[in-house]
Amino acid sequence: MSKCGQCIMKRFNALKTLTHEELERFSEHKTSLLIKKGENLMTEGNSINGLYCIRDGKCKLTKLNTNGKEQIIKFIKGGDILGHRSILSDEPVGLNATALEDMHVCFIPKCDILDSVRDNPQFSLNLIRNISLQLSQANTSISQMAQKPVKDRLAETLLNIEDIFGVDNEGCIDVILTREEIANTIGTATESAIRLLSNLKKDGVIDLIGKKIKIVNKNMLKNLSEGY
Amino acid sequence: MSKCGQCIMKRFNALKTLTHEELERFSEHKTSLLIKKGENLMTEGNSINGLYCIRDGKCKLTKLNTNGKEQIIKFIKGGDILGHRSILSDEPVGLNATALEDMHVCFIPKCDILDSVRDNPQFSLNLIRNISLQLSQANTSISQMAQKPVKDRLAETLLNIEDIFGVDNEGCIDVILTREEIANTIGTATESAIRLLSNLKKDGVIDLIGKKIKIVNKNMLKNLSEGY
DNA sequence: TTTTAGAAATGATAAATATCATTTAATTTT
DNA sequence: AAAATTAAATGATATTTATCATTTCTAAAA
Repeated sequence: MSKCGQCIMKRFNALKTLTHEELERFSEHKTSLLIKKGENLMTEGNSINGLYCIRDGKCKLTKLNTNGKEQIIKFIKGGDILGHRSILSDEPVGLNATALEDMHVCFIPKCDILDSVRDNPQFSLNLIRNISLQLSQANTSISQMAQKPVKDRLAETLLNIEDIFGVDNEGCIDVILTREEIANTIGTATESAIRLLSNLKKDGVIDLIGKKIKIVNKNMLKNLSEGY
Repeated sequence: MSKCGQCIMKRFNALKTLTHEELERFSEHKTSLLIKKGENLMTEGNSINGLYCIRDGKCKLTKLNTNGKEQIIKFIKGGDILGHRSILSDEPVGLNATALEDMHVCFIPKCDILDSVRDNPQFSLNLIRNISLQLSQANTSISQMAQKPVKDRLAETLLNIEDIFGVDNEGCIDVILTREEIANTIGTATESAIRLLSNLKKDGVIDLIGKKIKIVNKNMLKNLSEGY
């Protein structure tokens, strides 16, 4: 099994402040997992006893609403970590993590993480920063969900997922989402999302190529996301 | 000036795990403030160099949307703390804190807080838990804003503010909010909020007594908040 | 390749919500 | 107390969004 010290993912997340020794310990205790598309890495309400470090693949973090609908809260990709909130606060996981494509993931046991939290204040602060950043993004989300019309939220979401996943060699946003998943991200009916996507295409703002979406006019999309 | 060690507020927040010595240090360095109704304790985007501990009074945490509308994210009362996210993550404050009534607040300098974070892992963990809890509440909020109709969100909000602020001796929710503030909490137009409140009164679910709201039938309100 | 199932797209319509205008009530100022 | 200001309430209407029905497209299974 490959070593954490050599894993390039450690450059992208809160693990980057770990010492050589800590990474060695992680290497010895970690397990590697393959999560197939559609499978759950974490499930809302369940306990978790370690931290997941995403090597590659993409997943969605969702919450099941009281009305039975799925709300997508956030997207996750290689280099991100999952589960730290739960093990630090010693509470069950709050969201489902469902693979959007096959994922390679490392699992590091809780005790090793907590050891490092105790011994390495910089690591601890990095984790706090990560959670703080999530909180401030969540507050922005609340505000936008509450006050922006669906069209603006769709524009915002398209910019957001291009920002997270980047574009492929044809310039398309490099993630495949169903129309339903897009609708569940912006909080609207699937048909409404479909209609608005069609309108954006008709207006030359985006292009729909197979299952992929290409942002053609980013400026216009930015304006739309702010209500113009 | 009164001492932190004797302040009953320390029982209600993350400060409860501080040692006698730490509380002494806080006492010596803290300053007390009176924030008048309508004044800002913190302002979105500003830096902050300490932690606020609310002794009494109430405030709203808000965010100014790109369209200029105010979104209320959270309500704060005596016993709560503010500013810890910002000083831990070393980032500007993300929200405005505006007093809903006169407040008495203690301000503890950043360096004292960071000293305790380093020396007292339990204190540090308590702060993380506090931020984690806020994150999980924020995620719930996103889901509800995105997927619940305005009526359900109003019901939810009424239950929520009664839960936070309790009731006065007449059984009314013990906070005074304008209709606009209620609308800015649930994310709707002021007129819509007014209409729905009137409907709830007509249906005998709530009572409107002056500026105060009394929940008459909590069960029905709970059902409404879940879409029944 | 044909069949079948699921996803996407579109139209028609209903329901929810926002906006604008006006009135009434409550508060503050003079 | 009267006047002026602000908040609350209500009606009329426009706009947005959801729902249901149907069709078209796509991709998987037989």
